[in-house]
Amino acid sequence: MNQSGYITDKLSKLGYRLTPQRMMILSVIENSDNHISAEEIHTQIVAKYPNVNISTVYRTLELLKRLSLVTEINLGGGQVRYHPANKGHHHHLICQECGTIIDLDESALAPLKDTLLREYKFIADLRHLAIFGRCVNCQR
Amino acid sequence: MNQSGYITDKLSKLGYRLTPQRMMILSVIENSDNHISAEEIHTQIVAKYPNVNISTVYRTLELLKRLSLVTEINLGGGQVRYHPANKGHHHHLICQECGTIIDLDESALAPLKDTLLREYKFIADLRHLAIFGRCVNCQR
DNA sequence: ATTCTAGTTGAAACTAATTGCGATTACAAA
DNA sequence: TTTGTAATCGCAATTAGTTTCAACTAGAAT
Ligand SMILES: [Mn+2]
Ligand SMILES: [Mn+2]
Ligand SMILES: [Zn+2]
Ligand SMILES: [Zn+2]
Repeated sequence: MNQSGYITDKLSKLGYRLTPQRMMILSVIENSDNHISAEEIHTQIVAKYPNVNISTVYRTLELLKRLSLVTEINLGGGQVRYHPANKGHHHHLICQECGTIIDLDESALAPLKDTLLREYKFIADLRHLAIFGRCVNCQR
Repeated sequence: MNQSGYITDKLSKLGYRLTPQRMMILSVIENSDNHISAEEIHTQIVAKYPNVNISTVYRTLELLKRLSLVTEINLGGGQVRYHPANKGHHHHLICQECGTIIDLDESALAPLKDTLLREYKFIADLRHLAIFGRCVNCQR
C-alpha cells in the first residue's frame, strides 16, 4: 500500500497521516492527465475499495488545496475540478456559447498580478483561472 | 402592484411576463445597496408574501443574468451574491486570511481584456470579478 | 509487541442551487 | 369581457459540497 510520490512525500514531511484513503486519492490525482472531479476520483477508488466515503475525498481535496498541492477550477460544468499543482500553472478561456476551452499560459496574467501588487499591495492568487466569454467563432 | 424601474421596463420590452413575483424580486434587488443573496431576497419577500417560492427567486436571477441585467459574484461566503448591472462595473480583491474586501475599478482589468482580445480573439466577460489573495496586512 | 491519543474517517444531516412536472396565470386575440 | 395558451410558478426530488459527531487508527512512545 505504501506508494510514493511528490504529494505523498510532502504530506508525510508536514506531519499528516498517510491513510490508505489519502494514498488512493493522491494516486488517482497524480495519475490523471486532465482536470478531475471529486466524484470521478471517488468512482475510481470505489471500484477497488467500495467502503471509501466521498466526504473523505472532499476533505482530502480541501487539505491539498490549503497546502497548495492541488489547484481547483470551475469550468462551468456544475462541478469543481482539480489539478496537481506541480504539473505547471496555466489558465483557461471558456466560450459560453460553444464550450470551447482555450489554454492560456500563466504569463498572460502576470501584468495584472504586478499591477495589483504595485497599486494595492495585494498578492493575488492567480494560479488556475477560468475566464468566461466568447471565442472568435461565436461573436455576432 | 405595477411598480416601474429600469430592469422592469427592460423585461417588459423584451416580451417577458411581469408577474408579481418578478416585480417583487426586481424591487428588492434595485433597492439593495450592496451585494445581495438569493436567500436574502427571498426572506425580504416572504415577510409580506409568504407563498413565494425560493426557486422562483433563483430562476429570476438566472434570467436577469442571461440578459446582463444583474452581475453575480462569489465572495467566498458560501452563497453567490448579486448586483444590478447598471450600478456600475467593478471588481473585488478578497483577502483569504482576514476577509478584507478591497474594491477595484473596472479599468484595472482593461489591459488583460485587451490582451485576450488581441492574442486570442476572445471577448472576456470581466464585469464583476472576485480575486482572492493576501492583503498588505496579512503577508508574512 | 502493546498502549495511547490526536488526527482521520464513515455516516447521516444539512446547505445552496438546479431540475422535472403538473397547476396556475399574464396577456394577446377574439 | 371572455377565452386560449405558452410562460411561469410552487412543490418535491435531486445534485454538489459541507458539517457534525461518534468510532476508528496511524504512528509515536513505551
Ligand atoms: Mn487546467
Ligand atoms: Mn460588487
Ligand atoms: Zn465559442
Ligand atoms: Zn488580510
